[in-house]
Amino acid sequence: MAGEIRQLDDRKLAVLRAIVQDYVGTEEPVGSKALVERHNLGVSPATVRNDMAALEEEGYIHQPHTSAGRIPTDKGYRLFVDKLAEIKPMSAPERRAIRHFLDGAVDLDDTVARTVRLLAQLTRQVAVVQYPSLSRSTVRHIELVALAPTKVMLVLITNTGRVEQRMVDCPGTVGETVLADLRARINARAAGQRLPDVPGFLEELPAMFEQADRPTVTTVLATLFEALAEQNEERIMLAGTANLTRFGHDFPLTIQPVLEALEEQVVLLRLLGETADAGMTVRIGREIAYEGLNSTSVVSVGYGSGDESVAKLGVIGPTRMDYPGTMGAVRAVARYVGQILAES
Amino acid sequence: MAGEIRQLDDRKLAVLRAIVQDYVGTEEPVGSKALVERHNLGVSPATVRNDMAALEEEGYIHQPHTSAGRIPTDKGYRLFVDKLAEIKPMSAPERRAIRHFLDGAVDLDDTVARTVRLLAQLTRQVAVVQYPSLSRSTVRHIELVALAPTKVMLVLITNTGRVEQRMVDCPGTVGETVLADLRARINARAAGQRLPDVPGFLEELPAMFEQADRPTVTTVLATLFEALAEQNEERIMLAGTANLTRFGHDFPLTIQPVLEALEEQVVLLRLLGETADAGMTVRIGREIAYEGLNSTSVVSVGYGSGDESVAKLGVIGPTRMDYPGTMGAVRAVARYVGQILAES
DNA sequence: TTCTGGCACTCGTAGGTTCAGAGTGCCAGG
DNA sequence: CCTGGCACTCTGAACCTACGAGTGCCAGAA
Repeated sequence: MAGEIRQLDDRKLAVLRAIVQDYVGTEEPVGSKALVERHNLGVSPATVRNDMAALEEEGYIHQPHTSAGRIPTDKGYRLFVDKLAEIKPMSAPERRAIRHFLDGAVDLDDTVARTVRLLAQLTRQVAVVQYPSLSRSTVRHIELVALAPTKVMLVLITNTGRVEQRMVDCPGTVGETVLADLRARINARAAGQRLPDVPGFLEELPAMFEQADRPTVTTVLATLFEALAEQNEERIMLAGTANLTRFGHDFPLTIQPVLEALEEQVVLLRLLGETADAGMTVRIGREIAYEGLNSTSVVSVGYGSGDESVAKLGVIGPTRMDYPGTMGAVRAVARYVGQILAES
Repeated sequence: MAGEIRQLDDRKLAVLRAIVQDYVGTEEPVGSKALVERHNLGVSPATVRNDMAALEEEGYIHQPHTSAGRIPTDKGYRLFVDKLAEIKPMSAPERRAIRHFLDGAVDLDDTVARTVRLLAQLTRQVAVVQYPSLSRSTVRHIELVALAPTKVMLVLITNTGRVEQRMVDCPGTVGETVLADLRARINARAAGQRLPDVPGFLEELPAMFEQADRPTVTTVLATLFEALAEQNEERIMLAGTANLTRFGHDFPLTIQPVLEALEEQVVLLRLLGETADAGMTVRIGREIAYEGLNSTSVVSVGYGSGDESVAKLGVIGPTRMDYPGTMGAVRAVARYVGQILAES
């Protein structure tokens, strides 16, 4: 890869950068003459044409037809993102607006809802936000409530404000004292622990109860472990699908597979799941495993209440998107959500 | 209105019906000749043409251009739905499939999710399902959990399986015995009551506690009342947006306002809210108050765990939709969801 | 009175043709 | 190594034409 890039001198890279910028702006293939006019490259169109030929040779740009302008390829965008572009920071007023908008949230649902709408609006693309995941969260409190003689409701509250609840059908009648005892012992051991670690701390619990109560205890614990492990319950919120209409000219074809993909939570979860734990992840066109999204790009990043990322959020747009601006918006929003979560 | 209809004899109505059916099938303006061929009306094209002229005069159909076929107007669809069409019952295998699909649900979220997906798939349109609303539900249980000396978590469980939770910041330290007492008294009075009626049963509660505990009691009750009254918390689930691509030929124009409308929960809630309490509601084109949905039709119906409707569900599609089939699917799905809710 | 066959007419669409302009590749000279 | 010039290519817009589906109307039949 270093070899390939060495073959491209600075001017060629500048040409590629200019092509990407222009194409993102105009959505039309960009020719040598227009390039020289808009960016002061200090060389003639003919020179630029030579550079373009080289860039095409290397697979960074591509011509829809002979004698039309050039369009960046996925590989071209990749190079642009990796080497030629800088994340564009949000302006102070924008940052203030983000902060202000997110501050109004009243609970976790609201926070996520606001985040996803904000992100869609800022980027004018489709925004996706994953709820703070259970596996990265810690236990704030576990509650057991007797609803009927043999029915117990189990409520799990995490440090991110998420609440999961399960019904437990017990094998026999459950005494209130046993329940209180169990509740106290569970919380004493589990509070503050990360969810996946909790079962380890509760192993010896059944042994601490009377023989008669053990079936109940193990049943409750089984349900709890199930809730702790439940990865399927990962939830996602979506906004900005209306922005899909700005996607391309050849309509139903481009947009339909994307809409279908967006309906599949599984796909979205996997998409976000592939985000690197630290730093921003940008996947471009064919780099995306899911076929329906092959003509889109995904910009995603983790966010969390502390330093650690507890969930991911991101944006899905056409490969021809304003990468620096989108990345700036995604990063800024992720930061502020993190702060909000840490405060609450 | 009766007067207008009287002017249309049976054959004219048959012609209108045929036009609607053909247009829904082909999506293309339908002419007199094709009509006579496909439906055996027993008259010649010329006669049909005369009838069509009359129907157009009355505003039931309309010509895109001179010398193209006819297209039903909103008014035409309205007459079709009201007088000319019958709800098409689902076939036995279809009913079995619905039943089977919905039976697999594990909780309320899952039930709603399955319902909306099923509806979208059956009708090949956009489906909308409202969560069982709080105001129509009854209290199953109310739980109070001390999380910290001055922090109490309040959990409200309804008969429809819905769980709402709130944090309460109390003015002073809350004793465990007081909390247990309060919990017991609240449940004794509220269990089984409809949510809006609950405050009435709890009025004299503060007076039953020691002077010192009253601020805590009133604070908790205030939060509870708030949760009970929360109409904003109406939630909605959506599916089948990919079906929008089958809407019309002139693409971004038709689809964009619809996508925008679908993102506005408020719009959707109002849309469903306007559904009649009993029976199916069909709104066609301009009959819909919201501008972005002016070229769509909405078929909606209430569903509930007993005889009573606790929420609404429906389908949004192009005015040119298969009304009998859509209405049949919507009705069937609503019935089965109702049964599922009643069982759980 | 109501339906029918015939006929002239309208008009949108599909297909073909032309033309201008944008863009290219290449080459010879600075 | 860059540049201006030049011949070439090809798309897209504009225009035209012919076709055919569909209509409205009218005179005659039932």
